[in-house]
Amino acid sequence: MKQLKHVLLERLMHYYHFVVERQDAADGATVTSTQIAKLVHMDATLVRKDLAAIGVRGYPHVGFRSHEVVQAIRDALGFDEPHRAAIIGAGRLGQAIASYHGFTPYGVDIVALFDIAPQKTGLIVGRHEILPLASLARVVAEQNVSIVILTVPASAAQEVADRAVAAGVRAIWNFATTGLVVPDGVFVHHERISVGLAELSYHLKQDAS
Amino acid sequence: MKQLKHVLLERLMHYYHFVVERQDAADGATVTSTQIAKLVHMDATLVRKDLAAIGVRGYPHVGFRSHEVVQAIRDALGFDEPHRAAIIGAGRLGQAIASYHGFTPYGVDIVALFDIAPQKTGLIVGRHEILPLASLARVVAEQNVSIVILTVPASAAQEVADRAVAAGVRAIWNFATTGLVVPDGVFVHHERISVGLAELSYHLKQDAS
DNA sequence: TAGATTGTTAATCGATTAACAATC
DNA sequence: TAGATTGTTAATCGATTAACAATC
Repeated sequence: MKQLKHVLLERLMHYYHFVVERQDAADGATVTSTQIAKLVHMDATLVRKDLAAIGVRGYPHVGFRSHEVVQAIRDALGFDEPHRAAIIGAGRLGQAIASYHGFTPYGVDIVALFDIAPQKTGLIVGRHEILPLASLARVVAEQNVSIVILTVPASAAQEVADRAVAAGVRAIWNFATTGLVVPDGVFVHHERISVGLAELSYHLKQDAS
Repeated sequence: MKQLKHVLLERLMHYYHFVVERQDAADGATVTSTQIAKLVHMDATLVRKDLAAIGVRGYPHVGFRSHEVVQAIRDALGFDEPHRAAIIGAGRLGQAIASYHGFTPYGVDIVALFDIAPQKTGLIVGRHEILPLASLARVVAEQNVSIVILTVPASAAQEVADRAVAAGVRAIWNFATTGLVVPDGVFVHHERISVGLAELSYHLKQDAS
């Protein structure tokens, strides 16, 4: 399958949530492209194109089988191939994420939480004990960690990312407010929280005028 | 000015961070469209088009004055028109946001933190005391709150959003994992954290194959 | 069956890129 | 000045939408 675009991934996730939510228990439950389109405020043709792109076939006069849509999206996005993740930075955000149980349905399992501050070592957060950053390489190797969730201050982000990459991590979820430079083959998803703020600010401004 | 598109806002924020970071103290500091483009991995023409769209003029042979770029983006996005925000839901995520000081440069000031649980009332989080949800309408009115940051469980999100809208809030930053229905004129930005997860998962899958 | 819905081709639309004159 | 850079027009590219035959 050819590389899926960022915007397509975004739309697929949107469809996914909608279909999962309304999926009746019955295996035969169906959903039409029009129903999906209405919720997502798009054209039904685009929904059909997107679903065709990941190999879901619909049934004329009926629509799409909900469980087929759900499974095709899970396959396309790799949710059924489990990955282990470690959080680096046990500040409030790191702790919030460590305590959050919502990643499991997407195949991501948080197995460790690190912080550089010695006084935090050993503290328990949710199901995790805070580990010293010095043990990062060992834990990544032992537990086969492929994702690092970076919740450290911007000033430390690049250095910590370098260590994670050296340890063999292949993807970084970057919550720090700074860009990262990483070698080819390592994927970075930069969570730009300020973009959300910008949207709010902009729309309030529009309202006013 | 015509309505700016979501993707343009996103690109503008990207430029903004880059220019702010490299902005030398000198007021005369300049930056070329090529320099911005290289960082953002785009075509320089698009950068020029985007900047032209918000009214920044460059100087041939020189580039763009950094402070003009920064100010034009701030103006376009409304960062210099301050807004007051309240957080609803003093769980870990709500507390993490309440303790975060990074919103001020974008004109957003967090003035209150609410939770429905009586046993949380009165606790101090950062600079904020947790208030009972019953006082929402009063505080929104008194403090002129225009933004609500929603960090409650999905099951409570719609009901809380309704109360916020009734109280006169005009924008909602939704961190709950469920869609919201709101009247026209109220803007919702849904922070879909799982999209980030999906991207990571998808790219790890690509790597593997 | 008739009507509803898909899948696909063609048409449209908009966004990005290329080309290049204008400028300093 | 010569070379670098912008701003803008035209060309390209890709994504979305419209149209409609095929299907159940």
